[in-house]
Amino acid sequence: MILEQITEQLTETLTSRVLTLFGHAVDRIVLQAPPRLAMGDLATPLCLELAKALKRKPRELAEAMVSGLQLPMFVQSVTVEGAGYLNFRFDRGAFTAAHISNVMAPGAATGERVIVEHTNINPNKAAHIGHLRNAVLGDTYVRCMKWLGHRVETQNYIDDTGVQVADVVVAFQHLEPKSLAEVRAMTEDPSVRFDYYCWDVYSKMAAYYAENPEAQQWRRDTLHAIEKHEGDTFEFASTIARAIVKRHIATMLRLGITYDLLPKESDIIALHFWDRAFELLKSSGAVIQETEGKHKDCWVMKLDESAEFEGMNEPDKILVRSNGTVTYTGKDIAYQLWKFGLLDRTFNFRKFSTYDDGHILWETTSGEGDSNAPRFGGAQKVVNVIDVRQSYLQKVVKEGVRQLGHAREAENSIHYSYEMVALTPATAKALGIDVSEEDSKKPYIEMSGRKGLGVKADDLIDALQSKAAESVREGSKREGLTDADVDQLGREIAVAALRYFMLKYGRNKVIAFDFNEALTFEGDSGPYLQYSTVRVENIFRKMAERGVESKLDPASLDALTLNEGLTDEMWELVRLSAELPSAIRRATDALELSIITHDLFVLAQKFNSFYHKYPILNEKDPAERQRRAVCADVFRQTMRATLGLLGIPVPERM
RNA sequence: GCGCCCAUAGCUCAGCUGGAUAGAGCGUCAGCCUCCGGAGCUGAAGGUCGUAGGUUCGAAUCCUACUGGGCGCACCA
Repeated sequence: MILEQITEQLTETLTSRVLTLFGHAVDRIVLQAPPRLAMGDLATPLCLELAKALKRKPRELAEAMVSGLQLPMFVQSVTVEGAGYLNFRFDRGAFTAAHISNVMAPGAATGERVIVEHTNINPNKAAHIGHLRNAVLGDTYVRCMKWLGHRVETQNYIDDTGVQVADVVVAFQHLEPKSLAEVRAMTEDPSVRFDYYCWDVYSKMAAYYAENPEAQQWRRDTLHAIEKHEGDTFEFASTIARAIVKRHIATMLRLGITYDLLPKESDIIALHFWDRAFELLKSSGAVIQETEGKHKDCWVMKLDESAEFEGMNEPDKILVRSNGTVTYTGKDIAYQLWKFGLLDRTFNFRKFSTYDDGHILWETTSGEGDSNAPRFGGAQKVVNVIDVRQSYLQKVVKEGVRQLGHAREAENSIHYSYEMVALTPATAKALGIDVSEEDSKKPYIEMSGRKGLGVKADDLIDALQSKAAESVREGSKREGLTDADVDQLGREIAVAALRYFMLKYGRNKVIAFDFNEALTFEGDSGPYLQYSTVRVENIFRKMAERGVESKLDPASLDALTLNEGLTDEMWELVRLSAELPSAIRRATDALELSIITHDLFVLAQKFNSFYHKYPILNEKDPAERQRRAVCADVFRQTMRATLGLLGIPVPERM
């Protein structure tokens, strides 16, 4: 916050000075921390850029800029260094005193309504680690956006009438027949892990289709029956979908991931969202019916003239099949329009469940709604967290919104794309999966629900949890810990390890999943951040226990005292802490949350180094102890707040 | 074939809109617990930033071509 203010003021000052001195207008000024602390706290290569335009030597320009330059508050000095950089140094004490009461202060409310859609797992099988990447990215993004002051609504779309659910229905009706009552009993039996059970059922069904292609008629009939509510097929599908969605919600809750609303595809159909969207698309000419060629009788969106789709063999996208049924993309356009409040109708809502903290999870319904439901939808910005492989579909959705004349909403339709989580051949073999000779040469193997190939989310969390609990038991400081405490710690550490693992890679990197890497609690990991935080909390706890004066009340902070003795190591903790808010802004703008984990890791490293070098509890000089304690406190506050944004809990001890 | 993405230390990755001497983690080697908790700290070794051109005062970063790998290009989602 304070750093952002300084940067803003310096930008203004420098811009106007360049204008008055040289009559030159600059449109942006790069101000960043120089590579080494000795070079100062902020620097700009401004004069190097100016040199060319003004045909003068950079250092000469720099000298002219510097003399008599009015410096903002907290900036103590400016020097010319290197080839002509302007380097600014802060008043460390004053900055620290101002920062400590302002660490990670949340942004003011912006009033902007943002819908974030994430998770979106087909409700026909257990969640796997690829789904975890999606949910962790989405949830962390939501937490950051809320911190920045936006009003965020989290939606988890349920495709309860799609092919994948239909295939499980087909399996229960044909492959290993079970009555609706039997299936329902299974979903209510706590000893059955229904999502795991369906994982196998689904892959068996897929294998059966491969062997018996004629069986695909079952799928078509089932899809039709679901859509038309014929017999008990719709009941079958919704029973299965509902039971599995509950499992997914429970799995994600283990990681602290929650939702506000579950929009269901069946309701989009029942409430005729598509029919309305279709009318709009037809009347605007965005879709037309082909009368010849291979798309004869289909309604398609013509995209061959759009620059976005240039060069594609077959850019046109079919929204309505020749048999009159709607594709997923068609429904998705209708859903997207609703999210922006551009469809002249809405869902009804009812409670799905209530989280322990009282937060209500709502679902859509085409039946009677709850009049107490909040108003969902109608956002200014919509962010869809979806795998990069669906980029084309997301572009079509965006284009559909644009062709209906909603240019601004199209621009604010953001596809938060990320690469898949794949398995290394070694991991796949370790899971007992048959790996073909060809596949074992690849760097990684794509997971496939169809083939039943993947690591289930709950299995990974279980493995992390038991490994973490084991480490706690082996730890030296576990006296007085009950079994319940150990379990609790194991859970918290597992969450940290997993969420950090999913966030630390850039979103365009394929994660080739490796158990050893995911299970690491050392070095660049979530537990390292937790451990560092537990350490700093311990210091303050012990100070309180032993009655050591820590003098942290703002009134007693003396900027000069601080300034005199703040070493580079101490100052670096403060400055890195002050840089985090802008890092979070950059991270959300670029949809690159790894920036946050990286910066936080660097900060924790600095702290651990500081920790070993500067004891606090045993420091006899009160002024020196206070300086150290202030820096430790800055770190403590930063970690508490930022780990919260990452969804990583801070344990009592480890 | 067309489009998107990836290529940086032995391995896994950072490197923010082009800026100062390219950095971490893991692994390897050498050290550090009578001292706030060793899931930690200190140090060492380890690099032609895939290749070749180009733009620029300045390129891992931007442009072009190429090489290797991945993913898309359904009347599936």
